[in-house]
Amino acid sequence: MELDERKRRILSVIAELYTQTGEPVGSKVVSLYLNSAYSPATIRNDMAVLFELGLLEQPHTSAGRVPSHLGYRVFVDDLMQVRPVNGQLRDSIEAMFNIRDPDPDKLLEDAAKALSEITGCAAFTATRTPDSVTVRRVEIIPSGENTLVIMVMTSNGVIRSKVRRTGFRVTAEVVEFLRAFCAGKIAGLTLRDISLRYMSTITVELGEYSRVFTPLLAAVLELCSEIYAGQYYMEGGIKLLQYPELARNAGELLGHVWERENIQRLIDQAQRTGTTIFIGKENQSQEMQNCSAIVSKYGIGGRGSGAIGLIGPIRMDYAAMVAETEYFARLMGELLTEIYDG
Amino acid sequence: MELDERKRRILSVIAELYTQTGEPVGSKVVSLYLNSAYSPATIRNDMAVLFELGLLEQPHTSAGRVPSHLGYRVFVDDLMQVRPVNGQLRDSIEAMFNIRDPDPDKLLEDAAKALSEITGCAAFTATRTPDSVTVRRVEIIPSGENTLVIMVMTSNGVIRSKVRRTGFRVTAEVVEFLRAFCAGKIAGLTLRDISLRYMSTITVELGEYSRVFTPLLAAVLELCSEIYAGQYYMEGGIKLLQYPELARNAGELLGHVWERENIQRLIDQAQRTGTTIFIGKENQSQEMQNCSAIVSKYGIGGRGSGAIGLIGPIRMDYAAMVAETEYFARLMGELLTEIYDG
DNA sequence: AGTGGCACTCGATGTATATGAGTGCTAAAA
DNA sequence: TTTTAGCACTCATATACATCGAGTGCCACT
Repeated sequence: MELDERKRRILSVIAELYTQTGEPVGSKVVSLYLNSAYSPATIRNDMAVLFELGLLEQPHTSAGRVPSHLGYRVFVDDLMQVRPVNGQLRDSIEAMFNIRDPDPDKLLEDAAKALSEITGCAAFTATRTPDSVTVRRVEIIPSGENTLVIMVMTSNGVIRSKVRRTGFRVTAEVVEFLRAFCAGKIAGLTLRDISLRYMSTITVELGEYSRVFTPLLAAVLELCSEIYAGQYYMEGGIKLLQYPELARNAGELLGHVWERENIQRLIDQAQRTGTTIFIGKENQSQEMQNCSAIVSKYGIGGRGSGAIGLIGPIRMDYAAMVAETEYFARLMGELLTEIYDG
Repeated sequence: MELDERKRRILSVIAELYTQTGEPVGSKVVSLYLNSAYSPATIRNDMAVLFELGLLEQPHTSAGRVPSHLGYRVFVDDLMQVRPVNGQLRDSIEAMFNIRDPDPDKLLEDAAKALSEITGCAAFTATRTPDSVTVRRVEIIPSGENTLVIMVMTSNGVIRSKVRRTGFRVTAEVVEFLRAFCAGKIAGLTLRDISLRYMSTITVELGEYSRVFTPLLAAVLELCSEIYAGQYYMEGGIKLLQYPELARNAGELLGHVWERENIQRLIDQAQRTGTTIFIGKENQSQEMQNCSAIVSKYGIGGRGSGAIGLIGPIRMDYAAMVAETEYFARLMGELLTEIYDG
């Protein structure tokens, strides 16, 4: 970009002021903000150029200027400097979830809540299980006259269980049979392989027992599907209502944002690693044209990957938001790696 | 209430028309709606009386009349006739969740979603575990080098499990020790008794082992707390945004509605059995003054109780909503009883 | 008791005017 | 060549005022 230093500063100032106030920024304010190093007229000339370049927009003739999504893009890529997360913020994050001894079941949910709380935006966390992950073992554990615990352990160290009541009396033989059946037909397969279709085909082989065992195999399928899908949380969606520019179409926006698949698509569009920012119209989805999204990806010790991110108004404090999102991403990567490996 | 038949009909008509259109209702429309059986002037006189009684309100002098929350109360108690759920609706409910073979883990969530979908309101479901429920058994099941499944079974037939990694190698002795410890210190107690405080005191008795076992006992506590708290789902909160009269304070309302404790308070205020309706200002909470809530309670085969309900605009079709909520309540009672007893 | 008639109220709508923030452009200054 | 002062111009916003009409309240009449 062939912008001279002064135009760069002007664009910066407009982006920052507009982010703070939400009001279009006029040449006079910019001049004052630069300690009147240049007169409003000079600023105006530069603003006209920035406008020609499509970096600024004007809501109407007699109003100040506002950064276009392209202007924010330039600001984010070239002009802003990410502000590292300060100690005070670090403390309040630690207060929100216990970093030393995190509860693995709640970690992702708590992280989404905390990020949302800190940024004032909607925040999400998601983990993705690689296609290469296989079922290491299926445990069938009797736990009563007619109840079983079904447990699936995968090659990446994730374990999940479900309790199911059975229609029959649980005997050692039945348990052994089921165990062997799962060991033969399910263990070793990738989670991807274990589809409703596959389960149907192996159920057939059970012959006369298929009817009573079907609910149990369904539970196995559910467990595998849940692990394969990974975890997902979206928190603080209501926070978006406080931004007038989003409150207009709040219903559509929230409806869109609540659906995991929509956010998953967003995550998939982000770069493989690091942080990706989607500004306004850069978003594919119609509903998010007036939003920006920040997505940070992290690895979980080579055993999978996670993403954390937020959705807020285009007019957001990118310098702070990016730093906070990345801080969380690093934290989550470390904590999850420790949980799965340690 | 000393209303004559005509005034009763007029109030009914105003309630119905206002519910449909959202516009204040004038004497002329009411007259036409009653096939001009009475002239607008007559209607006006009656409306003036209803206004004096506080059953009608007028937004401003030159506008029609609107039922006050007291007016809706009279309408709901004395005038409306609940419309039974018709077959078509029944079919679409069955399409939403499989009534014949419901998934116990998802039943409450699905019911809330379905009720929300059908009514266009926010819908919630909750179950309450009676204080008398005790822990029948705590199972500790080894499932790997250093993983355990912890399972709690209660006297009302609820079973829940959690997987926990341990900091030590799982041996038969350790498992036996933990089993005995739980059998002695936890089994037989009511869920209410098993508090963080109680767990702390018994942890002390573990002496040198307390450090390694604490996370496991914490898991037991979590399981008991979760069972004691019962299940809770709130679905379709966004639907409230479509009602202009609610969209004003949407942020506050949604924030309030999403907190289980707020809705639990609402449920606790409802009658022990049957359906309770809270209209507008009848709601205790400030945030819900512009809402109405319908709460239906049902028993779960004597083993507990559940509630299902919805939150929507004051201007709602009570006759239909009450019928639908009660239909769901009956259905849930039957299904849950079957799941726990069958 | 019920109705027609009529004055009255008050929000909604429309028009005209003033205000002022901010721009674009030109000519002068640096 | 760059910067600035000056000034005409634009257009959203605010205010004032007139008009309109839906709907009421009340009185006199049937």
